[in-house]
Amino acid sequence: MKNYKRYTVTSALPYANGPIHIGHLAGVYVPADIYCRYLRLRGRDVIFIGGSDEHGVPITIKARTEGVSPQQIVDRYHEMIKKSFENFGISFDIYSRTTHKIHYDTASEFFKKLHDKGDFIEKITEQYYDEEVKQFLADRYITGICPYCGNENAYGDQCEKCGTSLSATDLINPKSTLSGSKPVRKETKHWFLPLDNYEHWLRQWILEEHKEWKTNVYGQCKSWLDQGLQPRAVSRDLDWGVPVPLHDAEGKVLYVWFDAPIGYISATKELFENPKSQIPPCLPAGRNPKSDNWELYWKDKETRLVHFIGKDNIVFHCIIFPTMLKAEGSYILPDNVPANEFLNLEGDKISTSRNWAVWLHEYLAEFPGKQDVLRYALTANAPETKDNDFTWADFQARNNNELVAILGNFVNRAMVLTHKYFNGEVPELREETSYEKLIYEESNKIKKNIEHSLENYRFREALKEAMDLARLGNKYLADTEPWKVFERDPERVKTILNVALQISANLSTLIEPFLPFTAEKLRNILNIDKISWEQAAEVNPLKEGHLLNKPELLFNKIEDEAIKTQIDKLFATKKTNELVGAISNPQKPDVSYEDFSKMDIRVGVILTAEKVAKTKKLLKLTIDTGIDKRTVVSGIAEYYKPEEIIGKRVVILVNLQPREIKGIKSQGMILMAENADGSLCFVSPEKDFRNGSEIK
RNA sequence: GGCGUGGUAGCUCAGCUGGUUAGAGCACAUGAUUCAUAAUCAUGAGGUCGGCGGUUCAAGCCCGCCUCACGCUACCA
Repeated sequence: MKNYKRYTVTSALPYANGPIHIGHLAGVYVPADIYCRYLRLRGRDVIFIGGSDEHGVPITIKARTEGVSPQQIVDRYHEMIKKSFENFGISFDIYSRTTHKIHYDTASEFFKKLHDKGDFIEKITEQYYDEEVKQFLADRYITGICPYCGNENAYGDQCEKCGTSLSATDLINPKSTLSGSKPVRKETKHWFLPLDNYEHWLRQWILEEHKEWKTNVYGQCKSWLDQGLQPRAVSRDLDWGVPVPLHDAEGKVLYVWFDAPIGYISATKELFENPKSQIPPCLPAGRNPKSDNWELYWKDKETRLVHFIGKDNIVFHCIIFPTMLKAEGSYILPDNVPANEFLNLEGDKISTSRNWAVWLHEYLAEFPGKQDVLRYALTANAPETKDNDFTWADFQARNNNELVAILGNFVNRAMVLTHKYFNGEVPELREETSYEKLIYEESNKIKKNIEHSLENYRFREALKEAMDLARLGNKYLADTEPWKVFERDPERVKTILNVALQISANLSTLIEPFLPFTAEKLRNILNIDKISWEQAAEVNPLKEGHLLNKPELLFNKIEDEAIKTQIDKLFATKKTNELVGAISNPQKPDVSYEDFSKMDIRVGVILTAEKVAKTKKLLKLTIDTGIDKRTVVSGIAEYYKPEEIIGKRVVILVNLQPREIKGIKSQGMILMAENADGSLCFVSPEKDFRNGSEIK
C-alpha cells in the first residue's frame, strides 16, 4: 500500500432540512470519526471535513410551507446538527456550510474554470415559467392533474397519489404553486457535464485501478458504467443556490449536487484561512494539519483523499465528483470511498418523514454522558457489508454485556485490587513469568490487528479487537488470581497488578478512536496523560509508585425501564403513523354531471392475461367489454397472477384515450380500489350482470 | 424486467487465489471462582454454509436455474 504524507477525510454533508439520526451516524460520521481519531493518534497529518449541505429544492419547499426564508431553515438545522455533532464527539477539523461566501466563491470559480475550458455542453430545453413571479419553476413547484390517476394535486415530478413519477409537462392544467397562475412553456439554457466523455477514463480508474474498493461500491460503479453514462445537468432554474457565474445566466444556480461536493474544498479553504477560531471544542489537543496551505490537501499526489458516505451517494462520489475533479485538472482523486449500507430501526427503514428514527439530539438529551455507548453500539453493528438493524435490546445488551461486563469491569477490578493491596500506587514489576511475556505479545498483536482493520476500513472488526485486550485482561486476572495469591506471595501480586494496570493504560489508547469519552475518563482514573499510539503496548506506560485516582466506574448498567421508554416512544410513533394512514384523502372539487357522464364505464370480463415482458408491474389483458374484445395494459402484476384472474368480472373505463405502453396499445383502464398501503383490488358488480352494462 | 450487493450457529458477523473434523463475539447450558456493576474464567451444546442441479479427486467458496432482502435502473395504470 502506498505511503501517503497526509490525509483529507470528508464525510457526506448532511442535508440541512432535518436533524441527524442514528442512520447517518452509523453509516458515515462514526466510522469517519474513528478513522480520523486513529490517524491523529498515530501522528499522521490529517484534516477531517464536514459541513451542512444547504441548497436544493427541498429546502425551498420546506421554507415555503413554513412561511420562512430558506436561510432561516438552514440556519436552524445547521446549528442543531453542528451542536449535536460536537456533543457527540465527531471530531471535525471544521464543520462548515455551503451558504458561506467562501463556498460561493469556490464553487463559482470551479464552474467557471470548467466552462472556460469548454468542458460543458449547453442545451436549451422547454420548461415551465411563471410570468407573474418571473421565475422558472422546478418540477416540485408545479401542480396539476395527474394524467394517470386524475389526482388534482399531483406534483410536477411525482404524483403522490399513484406514485407515478412525472415530468412537469405531462400534467393537465398545470398551476404554479408560487403564484397560482398558469405557467407558460419557455426555453431555458442549461449546462451539462458530459459524463459519457469520461466513461473510458472512469472504467480504467475504477474498474482497473481500484479493485480494492468495497464490493458494494465497486459493483455499483460497474453497474452504472455498464449502463452507459449520460450528460448530466449541473445547473437549475432556481433562486436558492450558487448563481451560475456567467453573464447570460440570470436566475440560474448550480445544481445542488454540483456545488455540494465542492463544499469539501471550500470548507478546507475556510479551515486554513482562520485555523485558530475554527478549532471545535471536541477536537483532541493533538490536532493535526501540519501545513498552512490548503492546496496540499487537495492537489498533492501524496495526499490520500477519502470520502465517507452512505450507499445512496455512491454515484456522486465515485462517478460525478471525480469527473468534475478530473475535468478541472489540478485536483487529486479519492483514493477510497468507503460507503456503508443502511441502518434499519427495530425492523423498519429509518424515515425522517414518518419520524421513524432515533434522533441524535434527543438521544444526547435522554442519555446524557452516554455518547460512547451509542458510538459502541453503532460501530459494533455498523452496516458495513449489508443493511443492519438497530434495536434497543441490542443497544442495552452491548452496554451491559460488553461495555460494563468486559471493559468497565476489567478496569474496575485492576483499580480496586490495587487500592486494596497497595493504596492506589502502581506496584513494582518484579519477576516476570512466561505468562507476562505472553500478555505483552498478545497486547502487541491486538494493536497490530486494530491497525490492520482500521487501515482497511473494517471498523466493526477493529472494535472487537480492541475489546479483546479487555478480555485478555480479565483472563489474566482470572488465571493469576491475585486475591488468592496475596496472602502467601504479595511480591507476585505486585507484578500481576502492575501488568493489569499497564493493560488498562494501553486500553486507554486503543479504545480512543472508538470511545473517546471513555478513554479520557480512563486516563483520569489512571491519572495519566495521553499515550501515543506508537508507545501503546510497546513499553509499559505506568511508572512504579505512580499514584492512581479513586476507582470510578466507566459504564453503568442500563436498566430495562430506560429501554422500555424508548420502545414505547417508537410504538407511539408507529401508532401515529397508522392513524395518519387511516385518514382518507379529502374530497376532490365538485364536477358537473355533464363531466361525469362523459366517462363511459362498463362491466367487462377478463378473457386472457399475461405478464408484459421485462416489466415488474404490468399485465396485458384482453377484456370482453360487451362492445368489443380489446387489449388493456394494467399495472397490477404485483397483486394478481395472470392465471388467477381469467374470467374475473371487472369495471373498465372504455373511452379513456388509448395509450401505448411498452409497445402495446392499451385501450381503456381497469378501475381498481387502492388501500392505504398502495395495494390494489378489483371493483366488480355485485351481481352477474352482462358484459357491456353501463355504470352511471 | 435489467444490473449490483447480500442470504454461513438463536442474534451480529469472519471465512484469503476451492483442499484436513466450517470459525468469532453476544445469547444459552454446565463447571470453576468471588477481586469486580451476579460481573469474570473454562468447557460444552448449537450449522444439510437460502434452495435445486452441475463442474471437480475435492465447493460455503466455481458454473446454471430458482428464491428472499436491500439498492440502482427501466416500465408503470
